Amino acid sequence: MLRPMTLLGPLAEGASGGPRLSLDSEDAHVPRGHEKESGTASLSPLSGYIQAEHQQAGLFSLTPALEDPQKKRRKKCGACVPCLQKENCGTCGNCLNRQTGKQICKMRKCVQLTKRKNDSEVRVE
DNA sequence: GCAAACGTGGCT
DNA sequence: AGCCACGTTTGC
Repeated sequence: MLRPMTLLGPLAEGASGGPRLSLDSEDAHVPRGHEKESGTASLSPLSGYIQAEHQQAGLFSLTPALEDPQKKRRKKCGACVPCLQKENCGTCGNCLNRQTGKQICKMRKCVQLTKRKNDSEVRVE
């Protein structure tokens, strides 16, 4: 089903007042602490069970965002060129697969989010 | 509760 | 390396 707001999108963006560049490296020191485990943590009925198991095991909590700020999802800076785009191109793969891919238009993808979280942490000593 | 979008794994 | 699919998080 197509929505009539495909080319409209949220006009709010980060231009509401004055987007500040938070180019801190606070999220550059997270060594991807996520394992695949047994691969069963992705099933619907088992996910809750697995998580409960892990909680009891002290592996992680149900709310990682509250426990580990570093795991918190990043947001668009609102100041880069892509962030300033207020309309989807409607032709990129993300736009075409938005229903399934659940990804923002490539033309609107924040440059900071485009980079990997450990972009400056790939080197291993 | 829903829609949008981020994060990551898998595939090519 | 890039794209796709899915899960999950986040804001309204």
